[in-house]
Amino acid sequence: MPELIEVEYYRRDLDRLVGARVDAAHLLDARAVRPKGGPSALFTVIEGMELVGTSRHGKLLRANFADENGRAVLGFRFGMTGRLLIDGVSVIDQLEYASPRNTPAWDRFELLLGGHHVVLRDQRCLGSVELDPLPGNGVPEASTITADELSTAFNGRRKPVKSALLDQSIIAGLGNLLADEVLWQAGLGPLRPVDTLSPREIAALSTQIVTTVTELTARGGSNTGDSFSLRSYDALCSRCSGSMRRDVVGGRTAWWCSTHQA
DNA sequence: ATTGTGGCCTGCCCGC
DNA sequence: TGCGGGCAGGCCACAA
Repeated sequence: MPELIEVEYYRRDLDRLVGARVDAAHLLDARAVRPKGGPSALFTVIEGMELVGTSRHGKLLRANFADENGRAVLGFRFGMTGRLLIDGVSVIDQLEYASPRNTPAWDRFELLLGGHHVVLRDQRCLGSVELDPLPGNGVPEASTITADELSTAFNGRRKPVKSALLDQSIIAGLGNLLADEVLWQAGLGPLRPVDTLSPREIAALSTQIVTTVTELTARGGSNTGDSFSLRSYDALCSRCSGSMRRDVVGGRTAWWCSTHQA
């Protein structure tokens, strides 16, 4: 479940290679290119270019390349089972919901970069690489979102708050585990329509998003939240002893406390 | 316009 | 022992 936290770990790892030049870029699995069906030869344009920096917006990792003749951006999306390997090593050893097996057969894209080997390894091929992805300007980033930004993002919408938090066109970076953790911490039920949230609740929610992302980044991943162990009918809420409830919201499994989340 | 649904992809685990 | 069904969720195409 790479959510923005895991993607940020990948970005920091790749950032070590800033200054290196691309010897070759190979699409190893045609399904991994985005937009779907795009030509695999596209990636040869970065060959010879230098990695001049990295950045991240939500779950999108951007590798910025340049040479005398121009610039190009290589975008990585990791889906839920995607890893970034550098010289065979991933900064995340065990990915929640991914198979513990780990085989080169799942390598979808590779970059030979200044003598290093950078690979997108993705069991289920839900991730992708994209040349010059859209910047995504205007979508607030979860790790830094303010009350005003969240309020604007929710404006004119009525969908359940969990569904809104998962919607990458509304707020960038949260996945299923982070969204459940944020709502559990904030005491908000996932089914609450966003147009029923008071300004005060929205402000508290924005603060909670930043706090949760910051804290779990320090702890080590999206699966280190206080509510993670409560994703079961056997569990009782560790805050109020309420019973845990499971619903499908926004097409995803929501685990939440039937007592303190309202 | 927004919101909801189903499908894609693969491997694991359960019950029969 | 094998097999089918359910599940995991990020993202997209499509329907309402």
